[in-house]
Amino acid sequence: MAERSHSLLPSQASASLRADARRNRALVLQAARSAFEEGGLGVPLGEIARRAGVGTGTVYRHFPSKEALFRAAVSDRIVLFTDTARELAHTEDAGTVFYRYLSAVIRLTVRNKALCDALEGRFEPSPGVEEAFREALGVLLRRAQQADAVRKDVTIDDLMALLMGCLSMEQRRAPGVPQGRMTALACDSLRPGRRVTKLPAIPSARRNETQCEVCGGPVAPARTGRPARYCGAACRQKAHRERARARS
Amino acid sequence: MAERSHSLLPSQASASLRADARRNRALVLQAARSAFEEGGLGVPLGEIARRAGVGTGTVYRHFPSKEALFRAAVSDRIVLFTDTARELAHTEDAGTVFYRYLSAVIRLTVRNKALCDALEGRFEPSPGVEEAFREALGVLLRRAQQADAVRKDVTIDDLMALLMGCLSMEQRRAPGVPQGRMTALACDSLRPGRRVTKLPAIPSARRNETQCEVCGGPVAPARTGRPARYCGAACRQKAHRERARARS
DNA sequence: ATAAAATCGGAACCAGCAACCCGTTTCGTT
DNA sequence: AACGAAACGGGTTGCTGGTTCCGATTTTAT
Repeated sequence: MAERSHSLLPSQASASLRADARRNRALVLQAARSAFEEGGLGVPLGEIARRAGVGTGTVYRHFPSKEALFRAAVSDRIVLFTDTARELAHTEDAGTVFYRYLSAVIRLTVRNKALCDALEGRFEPSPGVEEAFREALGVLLRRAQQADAVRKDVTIDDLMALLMGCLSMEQRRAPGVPQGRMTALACDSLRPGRRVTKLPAIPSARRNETQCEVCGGPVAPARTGRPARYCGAACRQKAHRERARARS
Repeated sequence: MAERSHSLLPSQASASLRADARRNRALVLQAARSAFEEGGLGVPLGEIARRAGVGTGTVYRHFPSKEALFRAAVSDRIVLFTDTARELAHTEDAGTVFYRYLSAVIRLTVRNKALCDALEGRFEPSPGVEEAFREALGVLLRRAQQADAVRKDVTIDDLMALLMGCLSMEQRRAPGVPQGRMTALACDSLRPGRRVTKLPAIPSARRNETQCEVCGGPVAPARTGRPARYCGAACRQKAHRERARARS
């Protein structure tokens, strides 16, 4: 059987591809992006091929499955979100940055059914892409909490759930209601201040457990007097690198 | 062609049905309820027939389509919600009642995929059923606002969207997070108090427009000195009836 | 008991769609 | 220009799931 590369890295792939193949690959990816944006994971593959002006066989030459195509079409957006969050982690005014970032992510995602399907977990995204986003968002959250702009009892899990809730709300808001109204409403629940309801606590194993400052995951109980701050060596090193970068 | 009744009214249907037909109808409906509850609108019809111990043809004898079956299986739950809301509209302590009702609806709906599909509008419910629910919920909302338990700038549209957002959030909450945590978080955004963000206003045609006290719909500008309170004669009469019922 | 009518069951039908295959076309090289 | 390899396209296959059809069966009325 002929060797198929199926590489997701465009630069690498385009180097060794025949001219027409390179062109068609770009056409397919472009068509997939716009089609998935409008119709989500549900658009038939034939529709994408039609839009790209190629046969379905050509699509399968470049991407081993519909899911792989979807991943390729959508993951760069999430990576962009992640990169933006990482940059914003070194700015002043953590509170403002946090809320602005959250609103922007929601605004950009709502009108993109593909992103909705991805963030709402309706398919398995490229390994690591979603985790990286979650991690970067967690950093923004923790900084905003330290700046007293977000209530302290909210976890990154809560925030991810709230994000999906906002997507759901904005998607189904009544006609005439402005974009962002539901997000603003939900964001109010994140702000610190007089609380009437106490958040139902996270029970048992997860109670009293500190969260890793980088990834938000569970931190093993400290063996020394000083409490541990990271879930492992990888996150500790990452935090050190980020601090070094912030200083420069 | 033989006359098929396809009636959705059980009492009426059961009167004229043959004994085995009546029994099978109940079996199908029961199986549909539990199957849809677990798998939402997505469960295949054959699965329901299998659970009921009948053939697919029998299902189609009683319900003209899968959607009709879904409606029949799910609408009584929504009607129950509506009835409960109507009863609660005559109790003291509108604030507490409002939040408790909201939480209960969400709690009961989250574990019922069929209800989720219905409330999130993934299919066309029986005409009027959803409107009635919305209407009844609107009454509770307005009473809670008058009792200063809910911020005044929230509309029934906002609330319906928030409800769906809560469903989405509770469904996708991280493992270990207790049921209701996300709802509590979202409810905090409804409470009055110091606000940092101003809700994006609903523009143009709908601004400055009062809401009907019964259905929450738009009220025509008052022609007399006294402002109009209802969107039409139907809602005015309904309000009168409800007041009379409350007095008795 | 018997026959007509209603009902039952599930095989058959149909549509949509992902994935595959192979005869044909195009490209890059010699 | 000619040749071989790579790429193309769309017809084909397999599967899932909603809907229909009809011979077999059960119920009810006489």
